[in-house]
Parts: sequence; structure tokens; C-alpha cells
Amino acid sequence: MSKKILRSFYNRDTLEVAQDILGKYIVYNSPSGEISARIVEVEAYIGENDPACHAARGMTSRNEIMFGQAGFSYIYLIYGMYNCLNFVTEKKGFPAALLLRAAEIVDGFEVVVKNNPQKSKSRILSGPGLFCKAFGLTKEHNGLDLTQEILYVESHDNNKVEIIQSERIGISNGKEHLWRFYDKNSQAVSQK
DNA sequence: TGAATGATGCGCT
DNA sequence: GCGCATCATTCAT
Repeated sequence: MSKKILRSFYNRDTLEVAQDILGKYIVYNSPSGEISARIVEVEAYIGENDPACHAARGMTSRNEIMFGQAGFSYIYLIYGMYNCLNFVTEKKGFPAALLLRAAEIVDGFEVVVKNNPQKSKSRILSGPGLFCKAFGLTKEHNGLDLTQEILYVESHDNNKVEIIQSERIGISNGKEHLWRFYDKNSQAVSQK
């Protein structure tokens, strides 16, 4: 039994959403077929007081989606070559988002493997850049409504997850916040 | 097995 | 120009 997550799920404290979204399934109706994957790793970026958050220096044209309503996608390009997918959380006017760092492919491996043929099934979504590359997500998918049919998350019954909390990865400021959450038992978590 | 580096777009100082 | 919420490859131990 599965059901699509509604906007009220995202419209809460970001750290609560982070832990609740682990073990849920992200579904993408791509042009070449449906893909779904189990979310196993996320990081939280919260508010203008978080130095690692893109919103730390106020609203710009790049990050304005984070200031908007919860339940939308925020996708940006990093290092000139990799896209990263975030879920916007919290109420309108409060900038916060969850970075999707890793997932386990469930359906649509044959679609995903075309985008990255060298990768094994268990590691093909192990990293934010890899995830977007495999799913075929780019900044063109920025601002999608996650309560619509193209890109959304659904919950499944009986998904118990052992959650580990740790320091965020790849940032130089704001490391004192332990805002990375991942599934202890997953082989797909990034960084080994 | 680990550290260093190159690729490369774009928003900000 | 600089510096990034990265990854794959190369070079050194």
C-alpha cells in the first residue's frame, strides 16, 4: 500500500521532514519511463541564519523557490556540471530545503542506467550529483510541484529505518549543525 | 587507500 | 574573477 505525500507533510519543521522522508519513495515520470527510488540520505538547509544555506544572504533569483511554498522542487547546478535536487520545506517566506543526497533504485533501472552505464545498481544514485544525472533532472525541473504527477514522493507501509544523524558534507561553514540524516542499513549512502 | 586535481556554469563580491 | 551543497581520474604512498 502506497500513497502520495501531500503538501502538509513538507510544510513542517525541516528536521522532522528530513527524518520522516527517509525510507519513502521518490517517483519520477520521465520522458523515457517511470523511475522510482527509496530515499536513504538527505541533508537539511534551513533559513537565513544557516551559513551553508543558499538563502543565507537573502533572496536571489536562484534561490527564490526556497522562500516559496513547501512541496516544490529546488534544483540548481553546482560546479558547472552537476545538478542537485532539493525539496522545499516550511511555510511560505521561510527559506528551507532538504537536499536529496542518495537513494536506492526500485523501478526503472533500465532508464537510469542509460544515463550512467558504468555504475552498479546499488551505487547509481549514491550522491546528489549522481542522483540527478541518473534521473535526468536538470535546472529545467526547478520549481516542480511535488503534489502533481510528474515528480512526487510516496509513503509505503512497513518502512522502518534506522536513522543516523551526522555532520553535513561538502560545506565549509555551518558544520556544527548535525543536519545530515541517512539509513544505517543502506548500501547506497554516499561516501563509501 | 588516500590525496590532489580537472572539468565547467553561474551567481555573487 | 572567485568559489561553490560534486565526481571521476590520476598520482603518490
